Amino acid sequence: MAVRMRDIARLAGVSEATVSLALSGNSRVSEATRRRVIAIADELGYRPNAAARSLRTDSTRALGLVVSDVANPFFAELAGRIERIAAAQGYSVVLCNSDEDAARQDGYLSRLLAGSEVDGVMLVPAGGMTPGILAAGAARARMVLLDRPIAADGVGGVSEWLRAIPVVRGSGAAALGEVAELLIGLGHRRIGIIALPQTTQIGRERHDMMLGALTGQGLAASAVEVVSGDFRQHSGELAVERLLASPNPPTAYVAADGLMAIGAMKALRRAGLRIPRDVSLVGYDDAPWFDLLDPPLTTVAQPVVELAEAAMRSMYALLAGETPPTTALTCQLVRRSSCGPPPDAHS
Amino acid sequence: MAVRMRDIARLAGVSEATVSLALSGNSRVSEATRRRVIAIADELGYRPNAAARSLRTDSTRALGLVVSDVANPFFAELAGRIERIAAAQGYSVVLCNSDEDAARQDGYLSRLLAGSEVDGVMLVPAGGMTPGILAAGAARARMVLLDRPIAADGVGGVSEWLRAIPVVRGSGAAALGEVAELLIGLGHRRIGIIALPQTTQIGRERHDMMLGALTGQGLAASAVEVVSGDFRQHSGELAVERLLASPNPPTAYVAADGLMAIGAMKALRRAGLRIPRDVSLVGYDDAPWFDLLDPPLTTVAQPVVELAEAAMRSMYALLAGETPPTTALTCQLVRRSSCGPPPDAHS
DNA sequence: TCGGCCCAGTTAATCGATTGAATTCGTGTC
DNA sequence: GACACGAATTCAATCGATTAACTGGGCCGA
Repeated sequence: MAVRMRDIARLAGVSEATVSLALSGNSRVSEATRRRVIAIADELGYRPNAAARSLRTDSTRALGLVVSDVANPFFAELAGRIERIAAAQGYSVVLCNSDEDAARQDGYLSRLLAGSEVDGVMLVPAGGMTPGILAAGAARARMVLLDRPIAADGVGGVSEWLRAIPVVRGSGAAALGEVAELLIGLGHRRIGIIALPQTTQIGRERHDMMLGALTGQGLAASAVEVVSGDFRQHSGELAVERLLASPNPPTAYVAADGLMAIGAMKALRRAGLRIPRDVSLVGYDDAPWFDLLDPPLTTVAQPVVELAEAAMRSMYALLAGETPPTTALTCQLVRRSSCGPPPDAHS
Repeated sequence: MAVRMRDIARLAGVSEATVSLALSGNSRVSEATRRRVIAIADELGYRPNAAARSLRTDSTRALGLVVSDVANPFFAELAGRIERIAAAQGYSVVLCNSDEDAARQDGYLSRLLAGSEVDGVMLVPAGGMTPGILAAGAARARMVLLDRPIAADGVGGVSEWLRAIPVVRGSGAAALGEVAELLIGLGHRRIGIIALPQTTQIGRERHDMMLGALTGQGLAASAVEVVSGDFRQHSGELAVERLLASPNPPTAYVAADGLMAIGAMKALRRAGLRIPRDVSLVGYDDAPWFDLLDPPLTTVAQPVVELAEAAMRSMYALLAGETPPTTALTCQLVRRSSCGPPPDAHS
């Protein structure tokens, strides 16, 4: 079917070994032979058989990317950036959607790593520690965690390598501080948080950060209401409905994720509330069209390009046998017009 | 490193061949042996080595997906859907971003197919016929075209297999007819089209459809101004700027692509025009957040889920040696509020 | 009792590229 | 003239799973 090394060897009048050596630039072949071999190879349009090469060299030049959902604009952009960087180095990217489901995630990990489909995996962990991650770690798989760290609690002897897994993520502390300052400065005293699942490390962390920022500005913790969603748009809608149902609903809402922010916006609008006149809203993540929303959404933007670069840098380091550090890149608060003073301030 | 068949064989006290047979459910092994082998296999967490299996069976259980950009919401959703369907059948998806660049696309095709990295490719062609597609066809690669057909002009003897390549796409004719009816019904008499590159078959086609729909409603062809973009948001902005610069700018705009519609919206707003009061805008493709835009965007929505399903159905048929037909799924006009009467109708 | 047959399993070749060890050949040296 | 040496190339084993062809043994019928 396809062109094999044997065909080139035959045409060039040399052995397969020589062809291989020539193509790989090994100095054991003469310059003349190399040139002849290469000429024939690309005249025939030779492409090495990926499976054979992988089998022999135990390296696939492919990387796995497990995200919770590529349709989430944040992960879509991240995936695109990562693919481009990987392609530039000759790596393929195998895309996987875990749908925030730990079992599916583990299935992918096992398929990709245990079956040696890829040389390494970049994982957006769905939830905390799972058997699959544990197994991958035990097998000393090359893995970098994206966007979310995972807690090491309860897992005994593994913590050493767990700590060695590089994490690449945005750090929202500063931006979240600005959010608190902004909202409290505008006069909001009851704030609703549409949080991530509190079963995840990132969920608890972002929640604590937010709460810390608000109380740090002098707000009582009791003035903050929290409802957790699950990263999906619909859960953002539900969360807002729950918050609105409280006897004294918040006047400002902060979503911990881009899609949930969209959902929150939908629910608020459906409830007849106008943003920012009646309520204020702050989102997370950013997209080119966020400023075309009604109203343009104030949001905590993650540095996606840098995140992708850092992730690939870590991956390369891992492949080179190094132990890359964890990376946290600071997020920026993008001020648009979805925040204003609370309605009581009008009256 | 990983568990190999040999390890299972040793523990089970049988040959590797028996293990392979047992695991594949071949009837040449006794029920008792099969059970023992399977038990040991999953106790050890055995995963077949993908490279070895591919090499031997000449099938990778992986599919290539070449899109122009996953960050485009339409392709992101398509990619996600496709991945999910593929995963359910045990197929991996290798993601590639061509960036609408024919050379990059051909590079991917060659890598994926000639190197037998994948069993088949689903391609959103960037432009028309290219050497890479030609080569893939000559090598009788399994390929399905997504979203866009390619013209067969100028390519001699290849047209037979070219015609046999299944294309899975949305058909916007009916919806575009409704768009024409809507805009002309509202009173618009000067319409701007933000078209796709006219070098692509899909670009010319969508353009002709749009123009045909408008003239079919009695509009003079001279009343329609066309500026081509390149699928990207920025080109949508430029196109609108160009159209606005004309002595008598259109009162309604139709974008042939989702991202360009976003760009158009930005440019219109930047020009101080309000939608739909001053100008009307119709987009292409849809996303969950299109109705949160300011104003909610009227658009021609492609049936993404069905597109993904049809694409995978075609791929499976191809893998089974069949010759699936081309599929065209009808798009729906989603009426929201970005269209209104032209401003002259006010005065 | 012997040949044929089937069942359960094994042997060994194979897929295509890589690479350490072996080989060939020409040249230089004593 | 024998030998060592290095450069260029070839040999052959290897990666792990699959499968056609073969083997051994139990059973049946003649």
